[in-house]
Amino acid sequence: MTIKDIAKLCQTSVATVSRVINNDQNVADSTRKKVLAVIEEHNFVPNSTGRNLRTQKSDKILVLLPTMANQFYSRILHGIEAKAEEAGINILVAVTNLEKSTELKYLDMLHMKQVDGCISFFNTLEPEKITELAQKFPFVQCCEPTLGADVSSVVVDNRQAIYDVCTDFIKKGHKRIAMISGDYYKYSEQSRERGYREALIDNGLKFDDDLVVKSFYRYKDGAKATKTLMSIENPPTAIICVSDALAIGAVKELQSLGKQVGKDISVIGFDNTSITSFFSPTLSSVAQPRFDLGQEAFNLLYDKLQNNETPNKKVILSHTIIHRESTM
Amino acid sequence: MTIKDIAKLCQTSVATVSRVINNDQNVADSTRKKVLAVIEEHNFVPNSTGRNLRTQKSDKILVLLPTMANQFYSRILHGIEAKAEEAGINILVAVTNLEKSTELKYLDMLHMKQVDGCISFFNTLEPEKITELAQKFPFVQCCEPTLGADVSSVVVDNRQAIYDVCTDFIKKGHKRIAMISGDYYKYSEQSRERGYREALIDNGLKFDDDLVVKSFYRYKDGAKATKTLMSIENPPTAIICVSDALAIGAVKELQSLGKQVGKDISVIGFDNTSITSFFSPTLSSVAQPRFDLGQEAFNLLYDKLQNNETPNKKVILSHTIIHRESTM
DNA sequence: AATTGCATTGTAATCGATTACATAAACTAT
DNA sequence: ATAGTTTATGTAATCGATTACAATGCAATT
Repeated sequence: MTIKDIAKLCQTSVATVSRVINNDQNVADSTRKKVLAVIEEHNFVPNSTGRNLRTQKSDKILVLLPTMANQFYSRILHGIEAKAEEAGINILVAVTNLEKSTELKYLDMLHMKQVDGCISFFNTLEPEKITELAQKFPFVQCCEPTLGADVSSVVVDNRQAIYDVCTDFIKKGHKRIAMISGDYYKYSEQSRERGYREALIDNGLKFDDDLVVKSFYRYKDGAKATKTLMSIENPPTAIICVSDALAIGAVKELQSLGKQVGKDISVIGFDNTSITSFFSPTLSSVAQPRFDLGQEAFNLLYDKLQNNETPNKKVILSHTIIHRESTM
Repeated sequence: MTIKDIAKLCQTSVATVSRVINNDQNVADSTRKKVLAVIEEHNFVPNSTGRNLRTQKSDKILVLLPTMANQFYSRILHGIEAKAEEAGINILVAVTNLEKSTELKYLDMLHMKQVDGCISFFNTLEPEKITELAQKFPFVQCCEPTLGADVSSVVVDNRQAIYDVCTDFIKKGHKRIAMISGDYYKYSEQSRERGYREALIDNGLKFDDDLVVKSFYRYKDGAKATKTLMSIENPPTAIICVSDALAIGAVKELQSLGKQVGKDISVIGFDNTSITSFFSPTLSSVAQPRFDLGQEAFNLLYDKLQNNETPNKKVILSHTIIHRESTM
């Protein structure tokens, strides 16, 4: 069932049918009614491959995620969805699993005009490549911008967040503060580590290599990292984790070492995923305004969709530090 | 940059370029080399909108999820990805948020030939509509088949799983066993409730309406449902939850009521998501073979992609009941 | 009655690929 | 040398839409 068939059934031309579909005003009311009736009757949906080819757009955007195994993205996606809905734009999600080849495969959808733009949550591509991509296509990075790339992005001030967390720990009397970071998300990890280090130094403490562990992002990785941290000569009394999952792993390990988290030792996570209030002890965390991040990312992208010459913007949204039992 | 431009640069016809791209053997080696060189030099990627229009296929499939806020789907997706990769098929994910209009919007991608098939994890559509859809397009339901629809699907035996869980509780001496179920996922909820009810009856216990609460699927919903359950005259000594999130909410609520979970009262979840071993107490759960579910779903779909006349299959994979501290 | 203007509608080109068919060139067999 | 094959390439139709432009019919104006 194509537009041709509909035209035949209506005894009119494809042009007229197309006009009706696209709500062109130059169609007689009587004709419009007839055509709409036939379309309705046959449940006709115009083939968007044909349409895309002709119009060179798809009314779709790609959301590129590093993984689905993280609650974190779900709420951001809602933010994107909310705005995209208003704009009549559909969202397709693809998962890279942190693999460059997969990333490239899906980014090709931009070249192929299968999507009109992309909001990406992680890229392995070099800064120059990202700059180039963003020049050619509407492209926005969310949460994890590529350092040195000229591209629109929206983030929270990761450095400041951890700087504040760490300073707060120091104020509370902690002298040995550890950090469980990662080795995958360059931007966020580096800025958080920098915040950590600067807070130490600004408050007259020494930065100790042994207190920073690089880890993957699962619960068990947090546990393992904590085991390492607690086995050193002068173990930490506070642990800053770059994700809630790591923090949960950390708490679990500490508990099995007989520590009382929140009393003997403090632990804080990042992202404030919903588990934080249901875990025991409840978990302190740095909250990102996830819904807003999504909305803002879409806004940035939408500007580019209207006109890709729109200058790039770097938007920073504010975070909140939420203290719960694990840092009492 | 289109195939035409490449042809011009090579001083050959578009047909020849197309042949090279599609690895047709009827091309002289010298020509092939020349064309490949130009393609390489210009980083040419054939526009797949044009290609799709002509070939009427996309080498893409749609994975339709009800939500991203559930770890559960992530591992299944890996199973799908593993097989799809082998087959050279790309995966696009769309999230319905349980909304029918959104579901329909994305299913239209099948009509529009933007994807060649779909693996769906949730449908609100009526059985007849699903049957019709599955007749027209390669379509597979995973975990949550539509009751009464003629369609390929892969699931675990939800009824049996809960039947076993419940029977086990009874054997351990529990007389008041509650269930926190939901009101969204018809198939799984109904079969699990049936398993629960049948186990009670087969073991000479009475089914008590007050012991079944319908709930949404977040942590806090589990807590709320538990509050209700514990406030009735003769409260339960065991709670079966249809998801791990509900179980976590339940445990949290029980703890705040001063109960020792695993001792005073038993709680079991469903899906065996990774948090189960990191929660305190560790959570018992019914494990589904998630990776295999994904792989099998893809296999079923792939058969249909080859030939959509392939008869529908209903595949049942086996579950495992994992006991941890919460049921000790 | 002729001219003009406007509202509708149709014709055909176009988007970027694939592919059936035609054709030309080169090679083989007699 | 000739007819028949094989190989390589090109021409043009096609997929399903949109849209510039042309054409038509009708009413209003002169």
